Amino acid sequence: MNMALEFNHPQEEFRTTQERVYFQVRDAILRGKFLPGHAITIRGLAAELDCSPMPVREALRRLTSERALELSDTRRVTVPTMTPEKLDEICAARVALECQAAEQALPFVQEEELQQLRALDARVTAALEQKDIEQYVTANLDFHFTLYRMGRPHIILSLIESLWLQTAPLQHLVFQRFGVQELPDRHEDLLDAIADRSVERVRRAIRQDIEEGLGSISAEELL
Amino acid sequence: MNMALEFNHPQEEFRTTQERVYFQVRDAILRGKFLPGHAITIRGLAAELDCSPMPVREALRRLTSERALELSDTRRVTVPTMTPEKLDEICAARVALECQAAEQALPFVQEEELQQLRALDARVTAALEQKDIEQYVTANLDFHFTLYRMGRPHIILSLIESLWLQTAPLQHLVFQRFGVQELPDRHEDLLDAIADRSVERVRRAIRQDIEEGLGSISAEELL
DNA sequence: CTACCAAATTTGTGATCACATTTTAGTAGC
DNA sequence: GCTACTAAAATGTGATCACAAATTTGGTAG
Repeated sequence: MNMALEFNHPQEEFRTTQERVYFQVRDAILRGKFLPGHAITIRGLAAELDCSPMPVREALRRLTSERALELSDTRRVTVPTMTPEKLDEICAARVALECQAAEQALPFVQEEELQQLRALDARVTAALEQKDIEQYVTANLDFHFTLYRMGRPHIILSLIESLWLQTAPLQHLVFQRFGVQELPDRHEDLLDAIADRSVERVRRAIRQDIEEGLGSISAEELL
Repeated sequence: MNMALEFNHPQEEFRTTQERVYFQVRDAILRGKFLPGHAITIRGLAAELDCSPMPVREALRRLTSERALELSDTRRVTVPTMTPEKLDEICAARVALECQAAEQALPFVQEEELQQLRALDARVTAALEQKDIEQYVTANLDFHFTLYRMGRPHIILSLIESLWLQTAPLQHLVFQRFGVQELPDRHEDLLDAIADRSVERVRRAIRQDIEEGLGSISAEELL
């Protein structure tokens, strides 16, 4: 687990240690460095991140409140395990919120933004062809959040981020076991719909992207 | 501010002090005991709640992460002020999520549940007639969350709770200044739609309830 | 009476400590 | 070889302390 918390945001500046720890652990979760069910200790993280337990406590509390981590009944912090019910709910919530975020972004997408999105989608497609899991996850995340951010959302975006965090551990587990080659790529549909400025088609494309993506996970395995 | 944190959950048991503080402050926000813009100090709360600053720090961090409180650029914790953009986003997110929650609850609503909802709505109507702000807020909250909880949601419910927390301070401010008599009551439509088992009408009623409720606020005043 | 500045106080952050509870190891018994 | 029990180590929670940064205060100059 030593390498798990290496930081990919080079030279990024944080106002407090707690903030640094928060983003470091968050990043590690998104990149699938933690397995579902794995227990995290405050002192262990503190030693790894070279700080006192105090900032770690607050960072973990924050991640727990976002449901990125879970508090066991013995007060131990763990990486949440997934259930079919939770996955269904996350799927429904993602559809509801990401459709809204995409719709909100639509008026801001000009030719320049559209090209930026096409470039990001090319990275996703390339990663899929090369079966590069790490690259796929990063590129897919960049693609979606770049689109959503164009509508300058604040509240909705943080809700969506919380939902992505919750599926990350399971998603990586499935990818590592079954690879990414069978994943559908609905981004083409989405880009066309955006170019057409069709709210209805955008919503449908997003819904399909999410439901097929999470559906393939729940079909493969649920522990 | 002394009386603000009196606790209405009698004898409720909490596993940790931090948890107690969290719910106490959360409750105070929902009941409108904090004004937008008001600054909160860790030591002040700790003294009021008779504990060390430590549990307060974690509780405030948690509430900040839920956007119920805000971190100023000087690291001070404040009650968030509302902007038209934020209100629009909250409104859109609430429509998206609460429609989903209501739809998810629909299959669970039998005759017994429907009567329970009617009883809760009667309390809302009574509070409106008596212009009892405190009662109205509590009853309205009970009505909505009782409905949503019938679908046994976990993730979606906590997202909705976060959104309600964010509008609570402004809502109370407006109520105290303008009263609650002019508020629309769309619960009748909603109850009829539920009884008819019409997903489409349920969604429409919820959307109207939210948009009219928050719309009346933004129309009245936004500081 | 107002604007400004420096001293004094207050505040948030991070570290360390104490303690009760939980987890882990090791051993004895079957 | 496996389970039940106990002792040791590790863990989360809450309290206290130190310190730098921010806020408030008090007094002075205009």
